[in-house]
Amino acid sequence: MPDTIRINDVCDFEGREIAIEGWLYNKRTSGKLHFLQVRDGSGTIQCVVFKGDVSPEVFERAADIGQESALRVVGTVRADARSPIGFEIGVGDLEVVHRTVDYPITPKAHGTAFLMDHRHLWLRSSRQHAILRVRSKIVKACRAYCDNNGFVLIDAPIFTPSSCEGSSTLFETDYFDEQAYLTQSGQLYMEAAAMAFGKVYCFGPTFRAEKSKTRRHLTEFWMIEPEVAYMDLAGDMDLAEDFICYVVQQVLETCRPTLEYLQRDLTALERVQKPFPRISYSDAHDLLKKAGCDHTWGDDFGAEDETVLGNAHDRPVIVHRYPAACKAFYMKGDPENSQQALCMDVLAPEGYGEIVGGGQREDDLEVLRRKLAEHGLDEAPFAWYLDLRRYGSVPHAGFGLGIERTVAWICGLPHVRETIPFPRLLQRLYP
RNA sequence: UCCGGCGUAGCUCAGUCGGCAGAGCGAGUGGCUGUUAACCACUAAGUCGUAGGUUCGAGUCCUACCGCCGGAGCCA
Repeated sequence: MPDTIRINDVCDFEGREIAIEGWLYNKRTSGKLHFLQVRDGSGTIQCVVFKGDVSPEVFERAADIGQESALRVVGTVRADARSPIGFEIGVGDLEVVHRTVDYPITPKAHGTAFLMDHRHLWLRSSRQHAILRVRSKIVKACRAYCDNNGFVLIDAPIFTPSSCEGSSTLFETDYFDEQAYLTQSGQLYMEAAAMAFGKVYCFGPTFRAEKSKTRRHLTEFWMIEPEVAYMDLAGDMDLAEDFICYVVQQVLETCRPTLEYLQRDLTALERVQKPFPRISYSDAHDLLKKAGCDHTWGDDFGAEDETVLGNAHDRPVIVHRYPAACKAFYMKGDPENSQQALCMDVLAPEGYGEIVGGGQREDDLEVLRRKLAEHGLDEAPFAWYLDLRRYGSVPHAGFGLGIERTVAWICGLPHVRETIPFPRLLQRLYP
């Protein structure tokens, strides 16, 4: 019985008899030949069944199988210049593990709605395969950056008793006799952890019940959120910049052929180098006015505004010191201008918009209590959070990076729905 | 929630001025020893989103509703 190998290792087995276990991606026949395109998750290879090489039963079996039939192929690896990967398999035997009939996703064009309804099968298509492999590498790089720089992974809870963002965007759930919500951010818990470990991060899903129907929004998305004690806004911007450069560099090192398959412009990614331009909110406002945008000082930036700001630079741009009024209660006020918060967003280039939001947190107990009141929030659920300002409060800062927007940007995709295996959208809970 | 677009074969779509329901792909059958989303021939496949209306006659015109897509608003 020959060894079973993975298709991406096939170059090490030239001239040898091997087996592969996979699925039929496509098939062409030509009289006494069947060309089976077989994928096994690691790659795709053409398996050639020649009538003269196999038993009549095997030849008939090969004729009878449909797309996505599960197969065990035994054959000999041979080099062939006509193959895109340089090798093909001359089939000696073929076992049909499962015979598939009428696979819905045929090799021709399909619409988005149909593909999303068949997301569980769409994952097998080469483009989706490529995107999710890049996602996997991006997540690995995010974790590696933190792990290599002294951060401790601290998992934040998913059930939370209170909001840290706007209460209108919370998913409510019944928690025995209490009301609970699905987390919008692990940040408040990371602040507690940063006071215990100094440098921490969490990585997990977050939930926002926003009725947003855009190419940038999911109701369930993944964030990585570092938080560091004794760090100020400047340090936070340095951290975000270093973090993003590392992630992009890792992806360029490990996913270059995959990105090329996705037809990503790699020169745009190669320009992602320190330092990123840093502009204040007020400067960004002036830039928008000069570009002819209708932006009012004090308002947050819209999607179009973010695109204009991003397109004005050839790499991610950091916008800092937004008006305090349009930011969350925990943002520390700028001592030099009480109207501004010590916060920052990183906007990705090429119209991908905000991928990072963060800043320095308010560390004074009385100021924080006042801000809670100003935001109309009840103090009781935040009692534990206020404790952090009673016992060894220090300046601290952090940020959250949205994984899906980062994947969309790095892969050059038009919509975040393809960046996550099973997207949750305003109108989609299945599959 | 608002604005715009689209719902016709399993999929992607065409369907003119209101007059017999169409193509490609996929599926099935047959052919071909080198195909690369193979090709050639033939076959089967339809509640034209739903309900109502106008008309001799509606896929086509009108009204309402449903669903989807895009955008806006919203949104660290």
